[in-house]
Amino acid sequence: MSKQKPSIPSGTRDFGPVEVAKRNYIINIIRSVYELYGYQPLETPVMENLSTLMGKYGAEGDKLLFKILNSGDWAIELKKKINAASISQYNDLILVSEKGLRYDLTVPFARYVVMNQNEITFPFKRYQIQPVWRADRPQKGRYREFYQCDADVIGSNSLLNEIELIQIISDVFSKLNIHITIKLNNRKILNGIAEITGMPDRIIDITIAVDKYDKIGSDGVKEELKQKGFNDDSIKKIFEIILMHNERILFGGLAAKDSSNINNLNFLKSIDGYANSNIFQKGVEEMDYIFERENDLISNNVKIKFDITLARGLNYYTGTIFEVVSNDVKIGSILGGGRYDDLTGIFGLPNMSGVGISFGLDRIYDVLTELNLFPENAITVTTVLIIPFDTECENKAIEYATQLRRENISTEIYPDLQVKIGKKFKYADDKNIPFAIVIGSDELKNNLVSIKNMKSGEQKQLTIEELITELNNDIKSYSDFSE
RNA sequence: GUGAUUGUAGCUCAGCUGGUUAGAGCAUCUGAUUGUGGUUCAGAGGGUCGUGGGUUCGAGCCCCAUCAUUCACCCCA
Repeated sequence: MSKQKPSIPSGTRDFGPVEVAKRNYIINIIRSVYELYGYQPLETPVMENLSTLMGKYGAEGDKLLFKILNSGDWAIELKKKINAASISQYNDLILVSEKGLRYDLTVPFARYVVMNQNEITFPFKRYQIQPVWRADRPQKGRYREFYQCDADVIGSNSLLNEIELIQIISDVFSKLNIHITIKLNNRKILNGIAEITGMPDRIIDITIAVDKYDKIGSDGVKEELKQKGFNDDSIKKIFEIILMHNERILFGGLAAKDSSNINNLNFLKSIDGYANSNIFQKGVEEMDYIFERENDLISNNVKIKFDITLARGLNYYTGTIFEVVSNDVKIGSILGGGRYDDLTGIFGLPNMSGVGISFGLDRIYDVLTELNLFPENAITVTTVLIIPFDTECENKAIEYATQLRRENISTEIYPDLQVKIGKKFKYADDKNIPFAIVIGSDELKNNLVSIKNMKSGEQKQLTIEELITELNNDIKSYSDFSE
């Protein structure tokens, strides 16, 4: 038997003690802000019925679902079908798999709402911080298992929810010290554009192409639309609106006042056909509501920008759409979200409007790492390691450890007496434990402990009471220093 | 699904046009130091060179296949 080299599936990661501590630092900030705004926690199973997941994320999304093989001997049924020559990848998938790993947290949330509609008091504000899975090819900033940190409110049409979500975004990234831009758009505006250019049913193709504006530029977008079968005339119409508008955003900085979000919205109102499209007007009105309040929403590390080329892939969005990018690190979006008017309709609960956002934990982690923004005290470690010399000292060590822990000083005892003293200190060193306490026969006799500061190497003898006082002071200065 | 890239020690990587016994740094272990780590010094262990074929007197190096990795596209957090 050959030794096998252990590995994990590509796109997945182990998180060591330090990484978990750092991830918890981010999660705790997000969770505390969510709770501050009255959102309540929810958790759902990692797997859902495929019938719940399929068809919710577009054709591409279905391909990216991780599917779970059925138990039992599905091969027999499959063989029958194959012999009957009636097998179809889509209709007979259920023979092989009827469960899948969740692809996001929004669809399971919608499923939960429908199943529990009689118990839930609306509007229902929930947050959910759990991993999701996508069978994508991994690459930079893209994993096959990653965490989303969602907050959604469902059962309310009010744009106040959008306002609060923007405040949440602003609060979280302020606490994390990341400089960001919140990009906002509204699907109704995009729908309006499709409508007044005479292609209301091609909205998805238009949005996907337009969404790439930042990446491939106007020529790229034109090329893509052409490949999707749009004629030159329609493309010209789309660009009259999108490009003219967008260039005001991109290049309109000459007169700062002119390129403000409000002014860009006003520009849309002047477009030919605006008066004829209700949905267009509705979209612009909604954006107006938000941008009239933008000054109250954001702190100084946050920019907010109306971006008509923002579309976002998920088809269920119908109103406001959000995306956040880091101003300092190129890693794609670190938050996404939007409003969906009918997410629960497909599960039999119509007319339930909701709006939500999702922080991308893993990418935020990468941004904080790249910018070196994790505070040192985000990583909790043992404060004291007690090193006893023999069985008698060990008993004393247990007693002292109990006292220290009662003082909320994180303490551990090195467990193996026979191990050489040098290795024990090395253990403290490797674990970054700032203080080591030695208890030998001398210390025991005089009722003292020897304490060593691992950073300075300084060592002295104290009573346990003196030690506690000293440690309480030292820990304070130690953590002050690290901030 | 498409296009590239890279697979050599636990990790990061050298390894010349194909030539004898495949190297370094870091990490690990032992000792100098049996009540003192982080520094220093001396030493040790650790490899069927991703896998399977082929070419050759001879392959880590060349060819084919295969698997895995990373990056980009599609799409997306």
